[in-house]
Order: sequence, then structure tokens, then C-alpha cells
Amino acid sequence: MTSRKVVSFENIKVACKNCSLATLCLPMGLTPDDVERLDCIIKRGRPYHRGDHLYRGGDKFHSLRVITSGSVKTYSPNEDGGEQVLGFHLPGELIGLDAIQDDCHTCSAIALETTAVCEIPFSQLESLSAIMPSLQHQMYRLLSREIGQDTEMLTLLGKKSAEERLATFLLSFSERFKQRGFSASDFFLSMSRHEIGNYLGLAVETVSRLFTRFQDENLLRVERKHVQLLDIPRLYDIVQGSDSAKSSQSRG
Amino acid sequence: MTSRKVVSFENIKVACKNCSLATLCLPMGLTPDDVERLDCIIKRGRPYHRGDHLYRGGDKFHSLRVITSGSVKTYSPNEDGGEQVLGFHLPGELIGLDAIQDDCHTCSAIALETTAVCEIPFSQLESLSAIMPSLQHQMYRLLSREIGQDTEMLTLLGKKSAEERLATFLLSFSERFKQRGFSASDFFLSMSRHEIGNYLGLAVETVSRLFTRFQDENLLRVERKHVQLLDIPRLYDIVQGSDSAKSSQSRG
DNA sequence: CGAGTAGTTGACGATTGTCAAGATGGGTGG
DNA sequence: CCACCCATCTTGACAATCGTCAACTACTCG
Repeated sequence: MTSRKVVSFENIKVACKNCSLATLCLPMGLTPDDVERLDCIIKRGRPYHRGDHLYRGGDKFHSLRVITSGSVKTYSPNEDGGEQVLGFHLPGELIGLDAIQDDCHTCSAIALETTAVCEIPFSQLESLSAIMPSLQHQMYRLLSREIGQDTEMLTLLGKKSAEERLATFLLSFSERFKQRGFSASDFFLSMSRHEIGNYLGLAVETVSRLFTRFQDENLLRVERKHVQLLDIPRLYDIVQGSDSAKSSQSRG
Repeated sequence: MTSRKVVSFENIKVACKNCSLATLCLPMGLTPDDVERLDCIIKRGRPYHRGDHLYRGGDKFHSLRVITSGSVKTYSPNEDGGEQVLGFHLPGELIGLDAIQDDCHTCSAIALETTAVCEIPFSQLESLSAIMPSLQHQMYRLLSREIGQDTEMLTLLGKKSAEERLATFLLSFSERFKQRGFSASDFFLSMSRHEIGNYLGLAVETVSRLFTRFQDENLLRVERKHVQLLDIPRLYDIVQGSDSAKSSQSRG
């Protein structure tokens, strides 16, 4: 009963126009009027707890989802029982785009911590986008952006060393936290080492060793999930892949 | 002058409704009436020759493109001069979707052989899709499919061995050639070993050795670009990653 | 407080990349 | 038509990165 109260409270109070994520999220670039219309179709349910699935591979597709707080892991189960982690998603990020294709989720999404989401029923979004050119354009852009991000990831997995992969990973979180008004150099990672390794195509042990090594080299301080980046420029050097990282160290 | 004749001939003669690729391409699932309307905005230019760029990273984005004959490689130049091959595209496949995001191509596309394409001006496609729900839906589906394909590729690069990667690569072409009415077991690859290796995240030498090994194991016959798949089921076993490939061999 | 999971560290080995040399083939010009 | 050249491909030897196995530690949660 308490929870029912909370839900209805949220339904009244929370709206895109008041949401701090509006500049990162679907409403990005829409006029206030258009945002209002979009808002009408959005559903806000109760939060998920750590380990809850938002959806599973094979589920019928109804809604896209935007994380509003917390974080989510998407992954696709692969034939031999294992899984491939496809992404970690922070507030403002849209998930479920892969399911449009044949009206069925191809991957699963699970909350890494207590997580709230907005659900956007896709059929309604589609109808709305047909009469709102700005929304249609925004949808095309978001889908295209997703493709662009995936191709960056392909380069990461195809060409980069373990070191470059982890540095890229950390800087990605750094930038995304910064965008969201949090510290770019001091944050908590909500996923396990195992999940990081899986995502980056590395063994857990490699990830662990790299964290230790980065710490030894004063690039960062790490204690479990708490990460403090101490030398962001040098991490960027590492991402570039050239041997410039070492020379940059001696610079300082 | 000969080419001008050919072009005008094509402009009159070639149309989606007559095109054998219609079931693979944008018109897939549209009514004949809708196909007609789509056809009006499509431009068909003269063919590209091997090595010609369809577009380059940084070019302003105007049009999506569908390959109608030949084949195309897409790649993104990465900082240190190298490149990441993002895909090889056959007739009926749509490229340029990554450029919608900020009206600018993020990767380059180059013809691997003599190649013809349909150009679809995106702004017109967007307008048309706003008044043609079926086309809008088709666009969402195609964008979503692209995302799905990219995530499969992420699994390939993140989790699979060299052997599994090459087998997956070969079967992908086998299936796609089959879909297009060609032989699933006897075909020419239009790209070099180097490009295959780059795409699969492997060194050229590894690709070469694997071709030799697959041939030694009677999985295929290969001579330069000409590939004949001799044991497709066993190639599928290899893709699965389990050790079943070996046992499957002793079965036969 | 105890048990189980997650993380760390070390030793070792396998897969794959790198370097180098040689083979093959297609295309061009004499 | 032949010879030559250059790019592509193949093959071998070796090295390095990273994965696997195993033991141990440190949290977390009931």
C-alpha cells in the first residue's frame, strides 16, 4: 500500500519537462509543446531492484525504456550457456532498440542496482512520431547513434589491447558521469569485474591485474567498485594505443 | 557517351517494382502503391569501379545507399592511420545508417568491384516516412536490424576463437549468397585476406593459415578468392564453439 | 559467525601476432 | 607471347599477450 502511494505520487510529479535528464534523453531538441505530447504516452512504474530483469531475450517487445536512475546491464545469452555483455546503461540512456526488428527482445536487461525507468510504448511512440517530425527525426538520430556506438565497440574489440580496452571503458564512464553532473574522476562502478571482463572480451583475472597495474602506475586508485581516476590525460594517451602513454608519464 | 546512354537506359528501366532485390531491400513488405512512391525519390547513378569511394568519413550526409550489384566495404579510419573494417555489403543491403546521427558520415565506403547502387536522399525519405506509416516502420526495423547485427559481431569479436570467427564469416556469406539466388557453397569473395583479417580482428597470416587448415580438414576448397564449402554442417558445428566439430567429423 | 561469492595474485601454457622469407599470380610492356 | 614486377598470399620460426588453473584473501549476506 505504501508502494501504491509512491507510484501515484511519481505519476503526478515526474514529467519530462521537470526531468534533469531531458537534455540527454528522448526529448532532447524537442519543443516544450512536443515534449508535453511525448510525456503523455510515457509510463513510470515502480523501481527495479538489483538483479531484477527489465526484460529477457525472447520477451514480446512492447516498450522502449529510458533509465532515470540506477544502472542496467544488457546482455545476450549465447548458445553455450555463457553470455555476452552488450552494454552498461546510465540515466538518460535508451534501451530496447534492438527489439524493434521483429517485435521481440533479442537480449536481456537486468538492473545492477535499484533502478527507475520510463517506459515508452513503442506502437504509441511510432504513431506519435508519424505526426511529429521532430520526434521522428530524433528517433532516427538515436537509432543511428546506437549504431555508431556499436561500431566504436567493434574497433575496441577488434583492434585494441587489454590495456586500451580498460582505459576506454573507464573514460567512457568518466565522461558519462560528468555529462550527468557527477564527478568525472571519482565514481562507483555498479558491475562486477566479471561483467567488465565479459563486456571487454577479457578474462576476469586480466581485468583485475590491469586495475592493479593502473594503480601501481598512479593512473588511478581503486578499491572494489570505487574508482578514482588520478591521471585522466594519461588514460587518454593509453586509449590512443601509441606508446605515448609512457613518455607522457615521464613528462610530468 | 556510352555511359550516358547506359545511365539513361537504367533510369527508365530500373525500378523497385521490377527489381529482384525488392524482397531484401527497403521496399520489403510495402504495398505496390507505396513502393511506387518510394521509387520516385530514388536516384540511380552510374556504377562505381573497384576502389572508388561511395563516401568518406567526414562527408556531409545526403543519402542512404542500397547496393544493387557488386559489393562494398565500409570501414572507419582509426586515429593511428589504420582502419577498422566494419562490414562487407552485398546487393540489397543498405548502408549509411550511421550517418543520420549528425548529418555526417562517420565511416567510409569503398567499392570492392564494379558496383551499382541506389541512392535514397534521406531528407526526402524522412518526409515520405512521415506520411507512410509502413515506410516509417520499415525504417525503424532496418535500423534496429543493423543494431542487432552489430551486437552479434560484438559477440564474435569478444568471445570467439579465430577458427570460429572465420567459420562464421564464411557461413554469413554462404547464407547471404543463397538468399540472393546464388550458390551457398561455391562463391567468390571480393575482399582480400587482409580485409578479412581486419574485419575479424585477426592477422592476415592467421586467416591464411585457417584457410589452409580448413582445406586440409576437407571443410572447404579455396583458391585465392574462390571458395567452395564442402561441409557446411561441420562449419556450423565450429561456429557453435563446442568441440563438437571434431566428433562430427568422425561421424561422417 | 560461517559460508559462499567476488576479487586478487602467481605459475604456466596456448592462441595468436610479429617478423621474415618465399611462392603465386595478374597485369603490363617489350 | 614471354618476361618481369608488384601485390597478395602462404608458410615457418619465434615471441608476447592473454587465458586457464589453482590457491588464497576479503567482503557480503544471511
